[in-house]
Amino acid sequence: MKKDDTPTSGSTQRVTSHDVSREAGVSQSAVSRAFTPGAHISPETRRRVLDAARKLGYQPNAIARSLVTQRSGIVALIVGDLHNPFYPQALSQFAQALEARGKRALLLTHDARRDVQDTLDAASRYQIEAAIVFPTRLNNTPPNLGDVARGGVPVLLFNRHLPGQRLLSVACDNHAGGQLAAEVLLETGARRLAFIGGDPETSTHQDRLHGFMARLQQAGLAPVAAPSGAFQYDWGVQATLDLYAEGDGPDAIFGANDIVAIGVLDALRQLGRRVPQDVSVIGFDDIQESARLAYRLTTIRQPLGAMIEDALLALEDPQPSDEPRLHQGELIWRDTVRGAR
Amino acid sequence: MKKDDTPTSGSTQRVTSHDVSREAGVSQSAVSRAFTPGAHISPETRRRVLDAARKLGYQPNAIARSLVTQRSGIVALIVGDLHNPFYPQALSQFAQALEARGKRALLLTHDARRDVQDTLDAASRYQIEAAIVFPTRLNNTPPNLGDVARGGVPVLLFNRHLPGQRLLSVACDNHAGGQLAAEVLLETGARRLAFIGGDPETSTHQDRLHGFMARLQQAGLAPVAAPSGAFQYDWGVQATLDLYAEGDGPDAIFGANDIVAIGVLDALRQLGRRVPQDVSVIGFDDIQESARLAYRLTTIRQPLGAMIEDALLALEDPQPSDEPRLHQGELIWRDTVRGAR
DNA sequence: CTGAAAGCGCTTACAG
DNA sequence: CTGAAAGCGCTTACAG
Repeated sequence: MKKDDTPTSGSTQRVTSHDVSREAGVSQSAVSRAFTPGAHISPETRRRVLDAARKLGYQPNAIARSLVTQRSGIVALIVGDLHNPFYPQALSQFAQALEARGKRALLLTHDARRDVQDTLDAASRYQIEAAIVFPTRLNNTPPNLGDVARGGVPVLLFNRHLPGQRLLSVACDNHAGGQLAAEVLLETGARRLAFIGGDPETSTHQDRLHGFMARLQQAGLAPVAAPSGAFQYDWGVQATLDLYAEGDGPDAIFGANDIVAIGVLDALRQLGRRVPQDVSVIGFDDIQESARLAYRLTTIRQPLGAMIEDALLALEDPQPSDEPRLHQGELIWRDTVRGAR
Repeated sequence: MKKDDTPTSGSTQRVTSHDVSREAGVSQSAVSRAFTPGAHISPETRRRVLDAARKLGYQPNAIARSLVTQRSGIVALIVGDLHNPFYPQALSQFAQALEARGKRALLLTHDARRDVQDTLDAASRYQIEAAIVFPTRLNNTPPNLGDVARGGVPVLLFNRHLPGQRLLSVACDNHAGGQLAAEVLLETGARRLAFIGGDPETSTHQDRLHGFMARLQQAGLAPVAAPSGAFQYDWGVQATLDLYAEGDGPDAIFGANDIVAIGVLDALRQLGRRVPQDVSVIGFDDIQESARLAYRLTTIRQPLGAMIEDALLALEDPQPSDEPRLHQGELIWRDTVRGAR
């Protein structure tokens, strides 16, 4: 019965402001004004427009509006792979925070084989107002990233910074966090401390490591080991197994992030080492998994909400700087460090 | 030195096709053609345009293009909260698959207190070509959801269906999955089986439960318990604790999804019940966490990649139907069901 | 193959 | 407060 050339078949004409103006008996300008907050329009006209709009199911065309206002209201969120659950969480919170400001999030993926610049170019075609890049496994941030900022679109690196580039970046104070981890471990009696790193090319890895080492040095100590690999579970497991393959092994381990630390915990369990009696473990991030009864990981929480608010604030009046905007992590005591208060 | 009214200060004029045409000494139409695959343009002209474009850093304005072609290339991805790690994974894979097709993903969040319709309206302003809704904790999908489909924009529910509504939906065959779970448990000797559900309002919960019950009935059995709650870890823990508070408790548990099943596992560990010797546990989804050494959860994997491809295929020629497009889950044997092959 | 021109659906001075 | 008109940056018939 229903043939494909009936008007019902999806080809419904979009309703425009002209249709509404005709219905309401006003000019097209008037319907535009009715949908523009703060525009000069009488309550009566406004009501008539809104009624007509509702009747016709009219929604203003944001694309057309963007073209004339030169403001798309779109912010690009550029993500790598989402294996670290810390990022999806940040992602959805960003999207929400953006919506609260009347903006929209365009989600773009970036795979490590390609240049971020390509992704940014693709995004810039949509006249994005800003780009936020999540650096999951993103090592090869190209040296010309700053060009985009010069092109008028501010770029913000979330949770990573690129030394020597004038870019916006918001991050946790990873150096201080590394020190804090060392502090906690030292204070609870550890003497043979190890750091199990993530991707050594990243600032997160480096800063946490350096902070950790600095604090150890104050105590006249050096880490018994500090292997690096990737911010991944399997790596945490493997590195731990290797660490205890010979000799006593460390009596405390700082995992570069929670995913790694959880790998550490699972490896220790497999090895029959008790946590925290035989070895203390501390992580970084405070992802959901860390609170599971099977882990109860003591960790340093990144203040995600504050970091996101600050990122959006920074984007409003972009002042690229060599220095990232830093936020202090918060120690979350759970059960993997001995002598917890 | 650098004062704020210098031309460098962010106010860089966007470069348009007119600028490029001037630079290349051709018409504006020509530059448009140079960027339109398949357009009639001589290689020579094309090269000159592309050179000029590169020199000026030109990127075609996708917003303007959308306005005239009536195709935005934008697909809305509507997500609830992202607590279940199954969804972020789906999200990033969708974004990638969309990009492979030259489309872009607009990320919108939806909180349970508001009407999905509002979110869809907001999205429709961006002239989206389709909307994919992820039903995390989305119970109150309104009865008028189909209206959007009538408005010309196809809406697809991912991993959930709404009985009685003519909508697109792609889901795992949860009924068959529930049967499979029962089958596995029965075959490995379980006799006192329990189902720990998720949100009882959802089709995922209901279908898995019904499939499970149907298979038990074939064996002349009924579940010893089938409480429902939420697709959350804490609920899995609590429900399990309650289940063993008195009497023998079940010798096998089917968790409505992996997050719940992981809660079950942690609760059993706390209770001192051995898995799988004392009780078998099986989940649904196969999220990353399930493969951790601490869990090694036997589960039914949703064929995410195939489901995503199928969703995108369905959207190309939308044929709303009462029936969801179903995909079979795959049993992943790990260590939480006794007598694993 | 190429260019001039109309038009996509809005916003926003400009007059009234 | 209101309407007519120009214009945002493109694509795409239409002639040549």
